[in-house]
Amino acid sequence: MSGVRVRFPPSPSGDLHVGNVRSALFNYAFARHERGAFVFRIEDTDTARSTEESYRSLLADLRWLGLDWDEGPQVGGEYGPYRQSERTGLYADVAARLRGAGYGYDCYCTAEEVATRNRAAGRPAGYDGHCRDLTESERDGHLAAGRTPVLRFRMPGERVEFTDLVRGTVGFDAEHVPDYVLVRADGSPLYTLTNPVDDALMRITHVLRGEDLLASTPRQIPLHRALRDLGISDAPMPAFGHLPFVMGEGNRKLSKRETPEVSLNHLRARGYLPEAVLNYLALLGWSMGEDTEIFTLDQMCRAFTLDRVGVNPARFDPKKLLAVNGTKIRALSTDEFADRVTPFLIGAGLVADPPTVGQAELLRAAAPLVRERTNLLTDAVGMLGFLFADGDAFTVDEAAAAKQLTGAHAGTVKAAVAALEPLPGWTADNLQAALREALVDRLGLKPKHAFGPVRVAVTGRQVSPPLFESLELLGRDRTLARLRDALSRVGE
RNA sequence: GGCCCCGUCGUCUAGAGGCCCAGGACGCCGCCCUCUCAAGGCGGUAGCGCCGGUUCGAAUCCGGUCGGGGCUACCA
Repeated sequence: MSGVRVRFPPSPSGDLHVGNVRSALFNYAFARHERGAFVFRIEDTDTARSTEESYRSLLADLRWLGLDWDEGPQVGGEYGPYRQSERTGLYADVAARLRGAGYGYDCYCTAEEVATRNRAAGRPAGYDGHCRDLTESERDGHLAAGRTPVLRFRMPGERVEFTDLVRGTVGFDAEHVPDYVLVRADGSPLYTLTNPVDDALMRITHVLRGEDLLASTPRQIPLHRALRDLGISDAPMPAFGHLPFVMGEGNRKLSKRETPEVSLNHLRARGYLPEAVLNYLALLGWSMGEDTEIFTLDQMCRAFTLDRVGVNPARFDPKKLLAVNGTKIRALSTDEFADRVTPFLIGAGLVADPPTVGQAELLRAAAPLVRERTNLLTDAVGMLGFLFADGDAFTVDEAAAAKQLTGAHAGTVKAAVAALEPLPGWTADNLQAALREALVDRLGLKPKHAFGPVRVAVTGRQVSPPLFESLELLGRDRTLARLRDALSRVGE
């Protein structure tokens, strides 16, 4: 293992969206490429927003994606605990030392007071340093008034420059980075404190995160220095790299309302493959070069370097994700495909949990036929339903019947029954020959019109796997039974 | 408003001064295949935001401009 250490530090509020996943993926790929460590940390200092439920789904999501972490919840590590809510004592200690050394100071101002002063002075927003050097009597006055202070970081008053791993040199002048709050008035630590402290304590070497945090970097660098100065950390300053945004449609923020596909839960439920989600997301802000767009996680890790990370924001495109998903599904082996579809069939109540031996065999036999026409695993459920739904569970779609099973189709269905009843070998080839002969040659129907009614009668839908193979899989008895049922429907 | 980041087909991108009258992918359109739907094959549509400069030569370098985004919380 090299010395590279990166982290993915989500806060457990709401479910993971594609933007988070993309950040996790890049960190993961970088760690693997560098043979470093991928640290998973939970930033749940905002108790009002953090929930246990979303903490658990965070773990499940990362597991589902296959982004295994080297350190973090459930696996431990030498820098734990990895849940910030379990590190509060540590933050209190760091805060006290920062205050003691003058790197932090108590601030009694309310947001309104600061805003009022800035407005009066014609200054832009941001803290004005009012409490930086309070006299003892001023402090006593605030205390007497019942105010409790926040802990504010004392910025060093000099320009901060750093070399961003993806953007190059970025600099901020001191007057644009005001002193900021580290600890709330109630004593609880803020992200502004816990994030840099943990990066230092966990010896993170590369901070790869969203572009929205670019502006907070000049605040974190002096804090890192203070931590080192006080001997709280002896870790080198991490390198920072800011990944381009993943935007929603119309260049607006990602919105689950507008585009449900941005939610990982939704993607999983709809039948997207984790490897497809990852592959697609890799394309947002990174490219393998040449013209390769489809690759495995492993291939990505081998090829992943920061110099190929782009700088401009990317729009999330559900259509392309779907196309990648289809490509990945078609690349699955028959058995893998069957395995992936099974949970959806169980969920739909079409097969037992676990499937019976017969169901499993039928599924495997049908898999190659269905896999070819599936872009979403949930599509497959619709196409496979007729094979597993027996008796009353099998229904004919009314809209399909209205088009293909009316009185006008009586002759077609009747001829089909007559042709299939005496058929000796129930194979796709024989079935095709018999139906063509009876419907196309004898009745003079166009193939399209000849087979449509049969398809609807037997599969219940207008869209199905290839007809003759479907009939073979369904078997003689069930096929004929359904055709006879259709007979009564068309009025025979 | 201030500060910061960004600007190649509708979208994601390749492109690191001549290999580019810009390549790939998704989408879209057409054709082929065809029992439905897909898949597949073939073809097509469409882009270097704009203006200056540097250079023999710029998508590539520089400046400006316009446009988009982020930050400006006792959220993360």
